[in-house]
Amino acid sequence: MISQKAKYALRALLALAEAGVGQSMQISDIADGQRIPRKFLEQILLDLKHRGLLSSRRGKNGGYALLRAPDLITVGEVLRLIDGPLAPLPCLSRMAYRRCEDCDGEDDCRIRRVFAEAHRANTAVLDATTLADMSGGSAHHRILGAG
Amino acid sequence: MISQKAKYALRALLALAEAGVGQSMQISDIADGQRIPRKFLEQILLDLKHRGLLSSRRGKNGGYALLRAPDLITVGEVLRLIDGPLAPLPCLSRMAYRRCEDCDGEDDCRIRRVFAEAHRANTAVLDATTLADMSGGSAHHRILGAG
DNA sequence: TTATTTCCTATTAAGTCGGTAGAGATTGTC
DNA sequence: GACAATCTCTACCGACTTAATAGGAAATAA
Repeated sequence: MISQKAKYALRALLALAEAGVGQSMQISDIADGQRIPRKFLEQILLDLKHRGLLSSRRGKNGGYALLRAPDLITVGEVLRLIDGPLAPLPCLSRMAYRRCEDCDGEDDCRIRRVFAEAHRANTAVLDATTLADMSGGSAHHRILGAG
Repeated sequence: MISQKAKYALRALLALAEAGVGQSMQISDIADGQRIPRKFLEQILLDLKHRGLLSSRRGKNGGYALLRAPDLITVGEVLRLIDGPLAPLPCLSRMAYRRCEDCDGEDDCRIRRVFAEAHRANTAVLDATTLADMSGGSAHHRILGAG
């Protein structure tokens, strides 16, 4: 299961994407519109800003805006920012690789193989689907053919 | 990430699969051979027994054995037994379906769509790969073509 | 009767999840 | 300059999960 936080992040980013790339929205507007707890959303947006996805302005007429076009932000990227690695095993993660401790016996890599393939299939979808794709209505894609 | 418990379960089941369908192994043998904490493995095997995957005998010469042939036990099944639903969203789960609370706004299903496709790709692999496939060396499959 | 082995329940320490609280910093307006 | 609006930051909270550990009860074989 993806976290509630990641769902909120995607909903908020979709709202910002539909507002337009330069256009800013305030936390409260997004929170109200998407029915997301306001203070919780504050943390999420701040995080997304620190990670380079959003810009912000303080004070009156402040708000957040996308720094990149919606077709350049993938679901996979957002998920990794918020929830951490997508990989089912540390030894398959590109963002948090760790050698498998358990696997020095020969059976270790039998487990790795199946999860490597599942992971590849999973991220092929998530990394190919952008905010623009989600908004647009078709399930995806930048890269893949028809679903 | 899949849980440590699920990794232990898969390793234990692979050990039992290689012992043979009728053949039993004792907790200690599996624990030693796979370097799994013994008392933890007890819980896991007991759980797998209660869920119908294993049979057991107590007392001297006791042990656990597979109730089904290794080519009839999929990775997906084991994962669901140990870790619970594989679905990224409750509204996509076959074993723990719940309507999405957040999704009554129209954007709700934009999120669902992309995760539905990722989930399908993921489980296509996990539900097609059996213990026998894992043992055998090829990544999979009963159903799919070549990897 | 005794040793062996599975069965079952409770407990624990550490971490995660989802959220709340409140004060501080910055900006626009009067 | 005062003031209100808004983002920024840190701390905190209760409930839950994870990965074990502990210890005794029940069953079986010799």
